[in-house]
Amino acid sequence: MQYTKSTGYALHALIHLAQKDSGQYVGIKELSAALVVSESYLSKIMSKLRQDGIVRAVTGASGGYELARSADRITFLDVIQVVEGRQHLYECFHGEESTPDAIYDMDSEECLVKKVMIGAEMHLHSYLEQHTIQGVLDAAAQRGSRAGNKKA
Amino acid sequence: MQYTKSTGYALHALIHLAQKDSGQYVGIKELSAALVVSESYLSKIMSKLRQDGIVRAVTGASGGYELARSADRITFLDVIQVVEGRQHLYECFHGEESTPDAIYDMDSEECLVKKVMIGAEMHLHSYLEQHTIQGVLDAAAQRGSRAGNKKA
DNA sequence: TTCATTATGGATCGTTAATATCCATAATAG
DNA sequence: CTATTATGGATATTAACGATCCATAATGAA
Repeated sequence: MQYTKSTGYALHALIHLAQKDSGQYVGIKELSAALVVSESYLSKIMSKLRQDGIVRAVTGASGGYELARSADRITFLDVIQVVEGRQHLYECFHGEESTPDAIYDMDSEECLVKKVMIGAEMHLHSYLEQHTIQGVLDAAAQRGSRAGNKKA
Repeated sequence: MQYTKSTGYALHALIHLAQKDSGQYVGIKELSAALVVSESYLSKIMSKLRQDGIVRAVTGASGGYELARSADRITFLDVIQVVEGRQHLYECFHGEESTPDAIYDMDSEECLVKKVMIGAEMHLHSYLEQHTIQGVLDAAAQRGSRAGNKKA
């Protein structure tokens, strides 16, 4: 039970983009160099982020990526759900979905173990929803301003 | 990012055991029949639970498993950590710890992303710690006594 | 237009984790 | 002694993850 590397790459790529001005496109070359990951692999992840409307992409010379909305409106949950998929923490009958969205209906005659797990999921999501890309930048700025111990 | 089937089996097996009296051993045959899973597979999971002191096992004729402590002191977190392992939700440097390159260390974002994830993990664990096997039994009893609105 | 640049999507491949089974062994009640 | 029952090792199968390559389309610039 661990988030994949892809989620880490996605978060860091977005943090990188968030440090640029709007309209300033960043190519996959710069991103992959910054994150120390291959262009081909990272481009798959960026493509997912684009399909989900988290970044915009422009092909062709001097093209690249930029955030599709401000960094304070991109939450950890947004990113995680795009990259990891929107599976539930626990499924009673692994492999098949019974109801589309009635999964959060606590009154249905569902497995009691699942009820506990749905609660866990909601707690987790609630936390991840409250943390944004901008939040990380703010924390970094705070850290940077503290007693000039910049370089490690 | 989903708990494995094994976790589901473990939780249901413990719920089954919790419904028996102390000193009443339950064999793998009964358990696997109740959960609709093979004996050989479930026995691996039970063995883990035993190694971690969650159940006791007695070999030989009329042997089997029983809870090693009361059901209200076996939390979801206990079970999950035994079956899933105690990995973190997120690792900065998945697997390896090298990459002294870390050029993108400009703001030490790596640790900041992890900091958010550690917070998420703590929230999740806090919730899972507060839910026990006994809690599920209690919920089941309540549901059973609500004679009437069984089906929505 | 032509060319270099850049993202996209399909196909593929190796590695690892999860799922699952079988068997030999050890322990124990009767 | 024998039937029963858990244990641990070995192994096979499947699915997910991590990663790469290539053909294609879109775009800015010469």
